[in-house]
Amino acid sequence: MGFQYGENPVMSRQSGQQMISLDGYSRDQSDQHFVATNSDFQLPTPNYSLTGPITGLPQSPSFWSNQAVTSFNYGDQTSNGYYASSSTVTRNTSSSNCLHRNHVSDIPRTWDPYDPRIINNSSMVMDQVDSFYPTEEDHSDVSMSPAMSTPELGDRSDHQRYSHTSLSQSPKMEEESLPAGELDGFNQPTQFCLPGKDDSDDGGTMSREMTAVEIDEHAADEPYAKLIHRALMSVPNHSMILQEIYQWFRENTTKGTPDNKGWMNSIRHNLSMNAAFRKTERKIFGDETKKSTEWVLADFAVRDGVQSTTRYRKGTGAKKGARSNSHIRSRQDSGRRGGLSASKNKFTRQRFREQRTDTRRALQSYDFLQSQYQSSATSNMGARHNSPSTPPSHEQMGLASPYFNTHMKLEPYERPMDLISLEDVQGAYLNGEPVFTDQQDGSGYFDGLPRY
DNA sequence: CTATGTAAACAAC
DNA sequence: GTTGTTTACATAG
Repeated sequence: MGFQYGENPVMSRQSGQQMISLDGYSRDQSDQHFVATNSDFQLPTPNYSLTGPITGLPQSPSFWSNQAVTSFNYGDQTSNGYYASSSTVTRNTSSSNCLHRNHVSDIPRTWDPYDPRIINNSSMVMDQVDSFYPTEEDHSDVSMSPAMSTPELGDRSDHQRYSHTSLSQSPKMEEESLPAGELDGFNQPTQFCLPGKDDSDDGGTMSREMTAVEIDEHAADEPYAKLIHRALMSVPNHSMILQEIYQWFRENTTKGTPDNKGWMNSIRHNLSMNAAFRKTERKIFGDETKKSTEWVLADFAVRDGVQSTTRYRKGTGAKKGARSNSHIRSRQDSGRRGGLSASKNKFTRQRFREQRTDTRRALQSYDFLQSQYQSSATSNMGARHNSPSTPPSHEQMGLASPYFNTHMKLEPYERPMDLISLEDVQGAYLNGEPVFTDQQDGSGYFDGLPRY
């Protein structure tokens, strides 16, 4: 693995190979840059490129290729209306209008060393276009929704600085000429044909069916889960700390008003409840004493979008009109359970980190998820959705949340090609317990904690 | 009924 | 005070 923190920038170049990037324009691979830096690193101008070799998934580029396909589409709707989409501010932005950043010292983003996209060996390249920092003109151009020009916010948040980063599919993909959307069996979106760029290859003739304003208005009204997904998709590693998510909402949605704090509560609620959002704790490079908690999109969410947070709620909740005098008491109970669970999860994570090098990779295996799906489906009691993209619950992912609906209808995933086989992780034990099991009594879970 | 938003309790920091 | 987890409840469709 050639990618390390703190390395000096190295150009990755294989001449003559065209790539497809998030902005939809092919470019020579010599343009492909990948920013990874410690806090003191000074990028040269004008090319502050820092490149891997960035590694990705060894066999299937579906993850990345979907990036390329979906990045400008808000039409990637799943059966229940969720999108696999990307930033609201990256499109229609000419790189010529953008300032070059001379340094990235304030880039807090970290790259999960356990992310299979990184630890696996392949020719994936992350693309850093040279339009890293939009100018005011450019900014005004893309700030079309009222919420995006919230006056109290004079500063740009990180997502805007990153808004011109993109991911590229590998040259290998190109050679294989695989339509990205057909790789994993998921339907690809109907493209909204966002505005073309005048200096693009098609001469700016790309058609459009929906104005950016319309999309922004539409997007600003989306449910929290979608918006959070959109926020996380707008940054290269799909990772934000909570405050960044707040800031994104302030700037990109109508929900982030200063009047009340309820929307923050809702964001936290969705982050906790939806398996598309995973919490990671990482040390800040250069200062091992500091830790940042970041929310990162699960792989399936990057690829397929988010599902309704409702789907992760327990099915046995109070029914409408079931209010009683005891609801305050029960709420206190729920709060206690919430707190205890938070505590347990913290403990679990601490244990987990100690031995996660292999097992974490295995956790992200869809084979693992699929096996859990199938076994869980045997006890499935509820009739829910038939979406092929039903995400795993935390419980199915081996995490410790007791919250997630155990009655979800579960369908096996279409097995992507890029994932570790179950055979690869059989025999894995954690603290003397098998990591992978069909048992439903919790004995096979990482935490060994009881399920509710 | 589901999807969604919201309030709130609580624990941990 | 912030963050994260969880339940309860209201409302729209």
